[in-house]
Amino acid sequence: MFGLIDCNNFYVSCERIFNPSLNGKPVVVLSNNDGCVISRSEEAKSLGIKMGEPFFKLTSYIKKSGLICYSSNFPLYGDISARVMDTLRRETPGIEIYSIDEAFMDLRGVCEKDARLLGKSLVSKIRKEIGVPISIGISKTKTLAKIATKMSKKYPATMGFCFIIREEQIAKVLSGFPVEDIWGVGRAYSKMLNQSGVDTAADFLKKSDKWVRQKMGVTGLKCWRELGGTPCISLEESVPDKKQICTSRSFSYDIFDIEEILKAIATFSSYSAEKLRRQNGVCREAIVFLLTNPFREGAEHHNQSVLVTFSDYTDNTLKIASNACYAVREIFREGYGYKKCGVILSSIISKSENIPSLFTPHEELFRESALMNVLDEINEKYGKSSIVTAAAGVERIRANQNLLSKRYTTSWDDIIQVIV
DNA sequence: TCTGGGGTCCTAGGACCC
DNA sequence: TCTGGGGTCCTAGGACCC
Repeated sequence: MFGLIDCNNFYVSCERIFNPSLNGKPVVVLSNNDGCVISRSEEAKSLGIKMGEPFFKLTSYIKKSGLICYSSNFPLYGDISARVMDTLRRETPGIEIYSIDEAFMDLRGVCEKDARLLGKSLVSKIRKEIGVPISIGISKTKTLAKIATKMSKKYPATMGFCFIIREEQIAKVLSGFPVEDIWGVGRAYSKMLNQSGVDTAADFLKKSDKWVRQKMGVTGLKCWRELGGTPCISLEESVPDKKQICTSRSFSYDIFDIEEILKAIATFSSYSAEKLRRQNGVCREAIVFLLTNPFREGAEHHNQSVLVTFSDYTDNTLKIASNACYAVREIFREGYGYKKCGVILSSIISKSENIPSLFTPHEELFRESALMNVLDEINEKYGKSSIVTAAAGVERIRANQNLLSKRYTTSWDDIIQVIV
């Protein structure tokens, strides 16, 4: 058996922990730059607000229905997530952290009765101790556990916990479960499936394995088998190292000045390099990209990326940033208003696998790595971006974050305010 | 005026090898 | 005029996830 724990309306729930007056009210959390909706309370969902709805379309809800909007406060959400995951780790045989608000549970060798008890107790424990409402689903495979979780959200009578294990139970649930809601079936496949007369998970299961393989490849086949009760997607308890590391942002306004782009790219290079060092990796390639605003009609667009290859594998912020900035000069075009840019590190291997080039002086490598250690230590101790490259500049890139909640868990000033 | 950020896996096709 | 068979590796693009 596998379990799935999913925090309900996670970002909104985090905001509510420290501001209970938000309970019972329509609340949404917005993406970076207050661009669009990325989390909604139940009340906001009932108003008809969609996931991904742009902020500027919400004004009537704010006026008429008292909708409350928050800028995203990721340090807060990350902190609450860590608390939830710690509790799960303590209380369960094993978990795989799947995303900031979801974790799979390893229930191999656990009997039905114990699984039931565990599910129920976790829902109340996390609610009580951390203040986050969660939903749990347990079934024979990860894909079925996902479906069970959705059922527990759909039916309040389940009290946040849904256990589907017997054949006839599973069959009944699948016959009413829309194919587009299956984990692994996205927009493209649901369109294709609908056109082939497949509307529910049960319809999908009626198709032959050959048909599924041919139309949806091996990933589709795995999904199909999982629905049939055969586990194909295993539980991964340790987090695999990233094969690509990306840092990118949209700007709150169009940027025409290359100097501003260079600052952003230098900053994103540093963030990416920090993430790389955190997993003890080194990379050989970086992709730098620039995009104009795709929503701006009439204007000419320019979207380009460029691949930079380093002479040696590296984790050095300064090398990565200077190469990335050099690349920007290659692709930047005067007269275009850029809306977004980013740096992706790829060809990543672990530092221990790396054999430095014969021609790189050992001493230089040693000094480089000592420098990076100091950089990371200072930023760890005094806060992100306490020390930056000169190329990144001292002013932060302007982002719209006008509706930010306090940093209740990470800033002393804000914590003291709450206490007062 | 205003539309997120960060990833993964699979496949087809081209380049290249003997 | 005629031009094999069996591989590997890499890349771009498409699909998906939260």
